[in-house]
Amino acid sequence: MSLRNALLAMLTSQPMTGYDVYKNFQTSVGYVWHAPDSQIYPELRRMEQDGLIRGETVPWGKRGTKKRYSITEAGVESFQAWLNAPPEYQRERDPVRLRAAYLEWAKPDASAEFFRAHTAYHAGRIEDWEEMIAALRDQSNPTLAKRIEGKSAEEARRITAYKVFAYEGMIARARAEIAWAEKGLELVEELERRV
Amino acid sequence: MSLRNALLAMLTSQPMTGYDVYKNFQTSVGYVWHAPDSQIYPELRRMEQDGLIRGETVPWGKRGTKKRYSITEAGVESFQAWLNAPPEYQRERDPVRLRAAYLEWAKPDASAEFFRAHTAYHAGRIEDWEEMIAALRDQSNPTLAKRIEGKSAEEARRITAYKVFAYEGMIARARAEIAWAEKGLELVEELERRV
DNA sequence: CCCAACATGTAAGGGGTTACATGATTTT
DNA sequence: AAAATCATGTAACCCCTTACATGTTGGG
Repeated sequence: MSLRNALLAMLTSQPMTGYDVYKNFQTSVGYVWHAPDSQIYPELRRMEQDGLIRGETVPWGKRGTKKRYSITEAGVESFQAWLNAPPEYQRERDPVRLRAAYLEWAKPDASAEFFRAHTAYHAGRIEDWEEMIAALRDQSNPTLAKRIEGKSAEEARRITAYKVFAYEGMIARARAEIAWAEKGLELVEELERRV
Repeated sequence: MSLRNALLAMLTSQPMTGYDVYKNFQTSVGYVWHAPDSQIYPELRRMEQDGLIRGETVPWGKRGTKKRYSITEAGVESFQAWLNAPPEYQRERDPVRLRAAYLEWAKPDASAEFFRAHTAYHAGRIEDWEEMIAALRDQSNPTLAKRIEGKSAEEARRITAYKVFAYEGMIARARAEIAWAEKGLELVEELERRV
């Protein structure tokens, strides 16, 4: 049900078309919850049926139309209910650790490459999130700008702080991954040393 | 395809029935890759069809039979191919960070409780993994014992080291989560303070 | 003899991926 | 006039969850 809540989260900022949601996903929520368009459009329709959002058909150019969705009161309640409920955790399913546990079967070079790739991957993600944090801090992120429009400075600070904090969590996790991968590289070098 | 590789990993230790695999999952690989029996039995059948494992029907008591699976050469190759290939990363999908990013919509008490639950959850997992590491180190883990049977001390050390290292990675991640959740609690207290 | 453990399934449904598909509008 | 962007889908497939279902064996 997190997709649904990610969509509700987007729509608490402002009314949007499915396409807007899809685009905005890539530059905001998408950094914590990815969704492809093939998932977004059908889900929005289901959410409308369930009364969480309301769609209005608005003209687009001369002949075209598009559907703009707004969150309903029921939608806000549902979103808040999710936020207020105790968190649920999925069973562990960690392909990286699964691999690491059986590296005695891998080629030494592949093991080393695996840890290097792991570091590179997470370093890349950290860059993305740091950019995101910068854009939140200076309010150049359009979704956030819309969100805090007309709010008090105090409110704006509070709203921004949680988003920044979420990305800081991603970064902290990524740093832990990199530290682990670096130790992994040392371990491979120690264990697979050809004498 | 990680389920398949988790099953292959189990079967590199020794031949097993589906039930053995299921049981062992809970005390070894299951800590990094969970799978229910309803997934294991059908997957083993598919793997046999694909020639990765071979099943032999063995008697069980007076009338019963059971099927014991052994990994084939093709199975070992497939497992190693997976280990030697560059890692693939899934798109981000992080319900915890998604929630954290929108805590301005939650009740302050629920936000605090959320971070406390997060800490408690990960503290519990750390305990499990630490027990697991202890069992690996003193070789009281039966799957590992079987795995290193007849191997040189050097080989045994290498095999054990990777498994310990994998669990250390889980623990490192969990510690990062706890540190983050503790900061989250402070943030909630700061932002939601009633004056 | 009963119960725990051993043994093995089916079936419906949810969520996600990948690929395929189409058309209108705005920008260059 | 072409290209990029806006707009919205469908369909097959894979993986996983949850619930239901059944029978055997070994130990107390």
